[in-house]
Amino acid sequence: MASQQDVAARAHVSFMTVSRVVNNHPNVKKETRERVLAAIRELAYYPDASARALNTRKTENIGVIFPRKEYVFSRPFFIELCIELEDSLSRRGYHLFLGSTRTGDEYRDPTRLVKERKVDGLILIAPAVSDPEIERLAEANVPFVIVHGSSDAADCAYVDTDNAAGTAVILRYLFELGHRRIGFVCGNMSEINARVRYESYGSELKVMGIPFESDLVCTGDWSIESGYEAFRTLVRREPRPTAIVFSNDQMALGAIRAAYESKVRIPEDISITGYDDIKYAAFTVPALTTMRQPLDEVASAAAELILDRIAGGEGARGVVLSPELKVRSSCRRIG
Amino acid sequence: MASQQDVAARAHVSFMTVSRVVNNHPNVKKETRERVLAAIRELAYYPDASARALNTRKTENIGVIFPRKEYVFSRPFFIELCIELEDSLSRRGYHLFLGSTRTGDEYRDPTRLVKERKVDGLILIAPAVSDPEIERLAEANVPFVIVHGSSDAADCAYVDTDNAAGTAVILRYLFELGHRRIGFVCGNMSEINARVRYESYGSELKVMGIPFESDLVCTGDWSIESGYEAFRTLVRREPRPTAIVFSNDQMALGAIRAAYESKVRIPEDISITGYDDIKYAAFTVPALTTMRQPLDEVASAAAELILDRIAGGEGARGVVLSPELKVRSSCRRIG
DNA sequence: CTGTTAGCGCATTCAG
DNA sequence: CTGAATGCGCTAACAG
Repeated sequence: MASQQDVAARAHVSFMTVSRVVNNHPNVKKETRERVLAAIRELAYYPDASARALNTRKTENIGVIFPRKEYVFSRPFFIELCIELEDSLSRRGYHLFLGSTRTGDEYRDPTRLVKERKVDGLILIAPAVSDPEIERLAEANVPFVIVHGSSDAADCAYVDTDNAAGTAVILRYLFELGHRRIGFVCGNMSEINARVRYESYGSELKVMGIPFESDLVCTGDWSIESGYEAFRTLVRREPRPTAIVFSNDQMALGAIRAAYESKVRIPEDISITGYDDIKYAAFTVPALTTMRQPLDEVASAAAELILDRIAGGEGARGVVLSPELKVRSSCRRIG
Repeated sequence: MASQQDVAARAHVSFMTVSRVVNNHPNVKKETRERVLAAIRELAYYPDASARALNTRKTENIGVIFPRKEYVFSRPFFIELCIELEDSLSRRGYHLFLGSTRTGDEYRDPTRLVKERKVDGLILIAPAVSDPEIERLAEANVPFVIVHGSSDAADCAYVDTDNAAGTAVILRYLFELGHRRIGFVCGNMSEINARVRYESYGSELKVMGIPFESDLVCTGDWSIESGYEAFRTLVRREPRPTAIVFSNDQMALGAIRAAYESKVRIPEDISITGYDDIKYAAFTVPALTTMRQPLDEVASAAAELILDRIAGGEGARGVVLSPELKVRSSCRRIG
């Protein structure tokens, strides 16, 4: 493995000049630069990231932190987001660390990742609202941004879509289709998004003049299984709801299965909606009406925010993007 | 940010002793150790990963390389695998770098990740058979292991499940159900797994005494869309196949949608099978009969292999695990 | 435009 | 059991 010294010797310059060439400093004579470049190529020289990081105190790595592992399986949406993040960040020369939290496991402590200088900053995906981790990060002055969530500890950078508006759009869509008895299935209520969607359900009901009935609400955990169970519960209510709003697509997927088993037809007997517009939503039978979240925009906004934070910037605190209703075939007009 | 020096001063020892404590060296008097530990806690000292890596030439990072980005969306299976890998490796104190390849992009060159010493080794997920990258890695003497695939350049470490056997099991299952006219949908043929499954289809047909008909074979690319198209093509063949074997679950998902649209019933009119047993396979309508791949075992085998390779070991070259048939409701007995 | 002198924070010798 | 010297490969600040 060649070092700057080796390159310097071969090019008959000091290693400082090599460093300048590598870092694209302007002050290098053109022909010297070319001589160095040639030596670099001949020796297959690659700068050592650790040595550089030791000096600059920048690793050019970003940590992406997921909720706990089991959770990830229920939420392909977040994985898709993660891939987009990798794409955005890699374009700017950054690499991604993947981490999921495992409570009580020191090795998974995200703060540690920063303190040990393995990463320059953190992107937290859908953390729990009251996650103590977040406050610790803020106190430790660690650059971080939250994607799909926010914290009680007020002022942290975040990127999200407008969940309240999105949920309201769905409800109004159902309302216009003639639905007046609308069930709701929450996600994991430790997450802000789950809460916001639920609250929006309540307030939009009020706007539409529909009384709230706690019997029409179930709490899931975003998983297919929980959607399956929730559907079975809600479909037995008397009188039966004419529509059910699921807080994400996965749960709606479970509902489709449950409906089939109990010989309830969607949308003939009951309408359902999802949220997220995962890749598969367009292929279910019936195809799922859902809210599309602009993954790529969320990712590139998050990328910009974290980079700004790392650079010490105090730019935008939060970015809120708009979801978009995708009407497919899981709802029908009634009454 | 406290350094070893600061800790040393506070504990009234040399920084060398601090280093020993941090690295759990045996030769430290118990009470000295405790004094140092106390100082570490009081100063919130964390060892600097870059500095350590510079010395030891070990980063304790592993790079996980995906096929190109768009691809990942079609294959949730690999994501699930990635999560398991993170789990396995993090238990051993390693962190994961996430990378997907983007051809021609220097910043995404996996080799570079190693040469710059950002990672100690690489795990390649389902690379193309003739990926020139692999040969370069081998030549550069980079520790790496391939998961779900292998290379023409013979001797590299790999972990996979027995795809030939798995496919044979499916075919035989269908045969015993009475099927004699069985279609096949390939995955992306640049991958070894796609090829092996296809070849196994051919040879198993022969074993069962069924003539091969190229009309009954379609080539997809693992995606839902390609499965959708393949189904539409195969279902029009005369006489129509009584069963279609899909090389992965995603494509079978597309088929379910296509069947619905063309009013062909599964399994009454035609039987289908998938491969992988993704989380969702149990919830489709009808639930999908498929081959389960033991993700967690694959992941921990890969973790062990790469760690062995990094340590300079020459242990097992390859690990082949057994898939398992999951019979659900997408096939029926005929004839 | 180029080279020299310092250290980044730590671990690896080798002495005591 | 502990400490002192040395260098990992690189960049920053200053000279020339």
